[in-house]
Amino acid sequence: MITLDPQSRVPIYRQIENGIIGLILLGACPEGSRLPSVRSLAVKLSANPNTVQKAYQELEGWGVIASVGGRGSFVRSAEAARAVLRRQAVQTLEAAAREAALAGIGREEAAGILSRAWPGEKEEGEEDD
Amino acid sequence: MITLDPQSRVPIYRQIENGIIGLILLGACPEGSRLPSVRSLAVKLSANPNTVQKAYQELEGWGVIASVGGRGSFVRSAEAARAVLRRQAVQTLEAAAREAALAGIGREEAAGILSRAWPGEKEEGEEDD
Amino acid sequence: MITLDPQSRVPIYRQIENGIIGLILLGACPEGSRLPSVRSLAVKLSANPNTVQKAYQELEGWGVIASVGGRGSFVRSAEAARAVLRRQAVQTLEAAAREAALAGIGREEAAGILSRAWPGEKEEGEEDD
Amino acid sequence: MITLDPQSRVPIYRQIENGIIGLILLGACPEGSRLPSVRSLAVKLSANPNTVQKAYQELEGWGVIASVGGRGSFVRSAEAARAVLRRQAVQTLEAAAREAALAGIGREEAAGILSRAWPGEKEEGEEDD
DNA sequence: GTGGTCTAGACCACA
DNA sequence: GTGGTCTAGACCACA
Repeated sequence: MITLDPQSRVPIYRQIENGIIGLILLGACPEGSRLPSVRSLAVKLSANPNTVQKAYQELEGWGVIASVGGRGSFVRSAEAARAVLRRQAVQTLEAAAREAALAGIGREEAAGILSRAWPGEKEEGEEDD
Repeated sequence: MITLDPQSRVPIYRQIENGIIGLILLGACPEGSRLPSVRSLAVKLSANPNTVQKAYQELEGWGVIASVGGRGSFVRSAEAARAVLRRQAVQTLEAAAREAALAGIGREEAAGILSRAWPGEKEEGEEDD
Repeated sequence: MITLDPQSRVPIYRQIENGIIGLILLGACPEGSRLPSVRSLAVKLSANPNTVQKAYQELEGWGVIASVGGRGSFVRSAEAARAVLRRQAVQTLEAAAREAALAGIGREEAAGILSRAWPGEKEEGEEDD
Repeated sequence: MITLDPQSRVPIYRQIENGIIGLILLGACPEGSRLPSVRSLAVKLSANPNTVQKAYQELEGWGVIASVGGRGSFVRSAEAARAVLRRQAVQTLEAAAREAALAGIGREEAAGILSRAWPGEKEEGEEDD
């Protein structure tokens, strides 16, 4: 279900976090459901248990999952998962705005670049669902 | 002239690059003018010479400056400087668009976030905090 | 009779202990009455026999129940049950006081937090969410 | 400055976190000041660098400090440090209230126990500064 | 088996 | 040197 790219600049533990958040948002892991154990997921992903553990602990710190020693890890809040993704994306957008302004790009032009880069959509006459 | 923020997430070498590009675009370092030596700039910025060296090498790779062995480094192209800044900013905007879309942010909303984060200017109805 | 919450931070063996003490204090298990065997309770609760065993052993160590080799476990003292619960709660309150003081919370404020967190009852002006 | 108790049930990384928060709140580490490096603190405390790293990363996740690769870790917000301590203490108080109520302790009595356990104060006629 | 903690040691980008 | 990532492997409480 989760695929890792060992070449990526994105740390493995972060890829695992994103993968789990994605599964939660897709509804594949409803609230209250049990996640694979740290060790079993580590085996499945060919990663070290410590790396999976780090991902689980960050997700727990964000309120996305809850881990209970001896029993397992459970999905706690899909809303928290959504909020985590959103917060990161908003920060990226804000940083992009500052960088674009410094580069002499105008606000209108930046909006155009953003719009054209939007995945899965056309530049003009586009329709969104 | 260039100020570094040691607590910023932006690598020092990138801050130096941006600082030099900024001076070029401001006209403070016209094409053909000589840049400070790696060592003297390192001293002036309280930075590591290796770090300054890395910045100069990247700038040279981008065609912004030219280093002439034994004689120093010179501003080569203000146009290249402008292009570098712009290219980086466009890439950042495109990456931000992809991340925002993945996070479930709508295109309209993303444009709003971008606009509100724009430094310096205000749209009607905006307030600075 | 006893319900376990696998997602709770409270260890299962402690939940079992509290459950049995609760039944004793409610009069559902009078002194001298026989408790279910470790194995049958484990089956009933879908718990590990080792976990039930640990709960029984702690309760025995506290004088709440008595295990007679080969014949089963019996409620020994409702008074001991009451004392155990009370002692644990008092220790928790004392630890909470120390932690709150260290965190710079005033004694009055701590009393207010305690009171507001009190389950079930309301003081005037309180609202439940 | 920070002393560890290897026997304690409190994890070493948490002891380090608490120690640093304590130093910040005491004013020994003002905002913007640089903390000892992960490695140097590990040597000073006879702990593993990974353990110190974990403490630093949790503190960063809470907004208490900011770490920048190659440059060091800096105190970011004394207010965040205060909030972390406070949040933990409030949660402990709330859990204590629930446990006391279950144990049949009355709200008034619990307040008395809390007050008597308050460190450095007397039971009656006490004065606070 | 399950999460959690800790040590040891390697490697990386950046300074 | 400085933070950050990752693996390997040990040990613990709890189930």
